Amino acid sequence: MRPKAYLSKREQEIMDLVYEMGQITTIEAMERLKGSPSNSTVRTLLRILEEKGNLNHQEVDGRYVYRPVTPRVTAAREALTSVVRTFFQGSVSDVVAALLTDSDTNISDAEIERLQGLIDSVRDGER
Amino acid sequence: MRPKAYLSKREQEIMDLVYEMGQITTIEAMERLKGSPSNSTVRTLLRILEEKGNLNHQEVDGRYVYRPVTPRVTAAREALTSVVRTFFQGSVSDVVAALLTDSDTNISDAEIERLQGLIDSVRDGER
DNA sequence: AATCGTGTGTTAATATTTTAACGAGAAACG
DNA sequence: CGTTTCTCGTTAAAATATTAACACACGATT
Repeated sequence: MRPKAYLSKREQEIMDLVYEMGQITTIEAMERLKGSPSNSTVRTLLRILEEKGNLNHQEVDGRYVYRPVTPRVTAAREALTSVVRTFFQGSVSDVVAALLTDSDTNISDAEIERLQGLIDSVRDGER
Repeated sequence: MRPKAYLSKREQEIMDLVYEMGQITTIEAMERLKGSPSNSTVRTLLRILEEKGNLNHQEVDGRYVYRPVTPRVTAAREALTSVVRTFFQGSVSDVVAALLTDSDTNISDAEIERLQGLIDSVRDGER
């Protein structure tokens, strides 16, 4: 079964956690979800997400460890594309501008060099 | 009342449309929402979003035109920050790499120059 | 002025989501 | 060994989201 695209709020919240952490256990999810839901509640949600095809689990030391079915890279591309379309009318440079302008983001020298390299390779590739 | 952060699926769907289009009428929303909901249904949703503080409306030619309460720029920054954290572990250069690598994205010469300018100004600004 | 078309407000049924109580099995502990 | 303590599976109540029927207002039309 392929993963469902539209998820409920709680489901979305959990998937975000899973992608952020790479994998998740019931207890980890429980601790991070808002409103401190019960252990039982969280397990139900994880199982539902597995039924919907978004997660699968593996038993490790008697506990279930859940992982996303859709690889992070794929999900990342989809999420990013969606944000670019919805909020930036598809303009890549607007997005980069927002990223670099945001006062919260701290960019190291190494990162700047990497960005420069990326731009150079696009330049080279295009002509 | 300040806008709610976590919205239901339908509400999220509508907010995305609103940000994509800048503003929206009942009929426009109706036409674009999946599953062709009734006019009545869409109006109810818009009203709920207004009650929750996410939208407000203005009457134009006898029709309600809904606009987001949170300005697009603000919502954009929030959405972007969220994606960067969730899927890219906060790495700005990873995000830019994803943007530039994606085969779908077509980047003009002007865009490249703009990106170059952005990088230069970060360089200058930081030392 | 009666009627029609197009908009809204109100209200309520239905569907889905969210929550968690309860029970069962396995390992850890005394 | 019984008991405590984890885990998970099952089930169902409660809350919320989703949908749309119905009624009313207003301007245009005949």
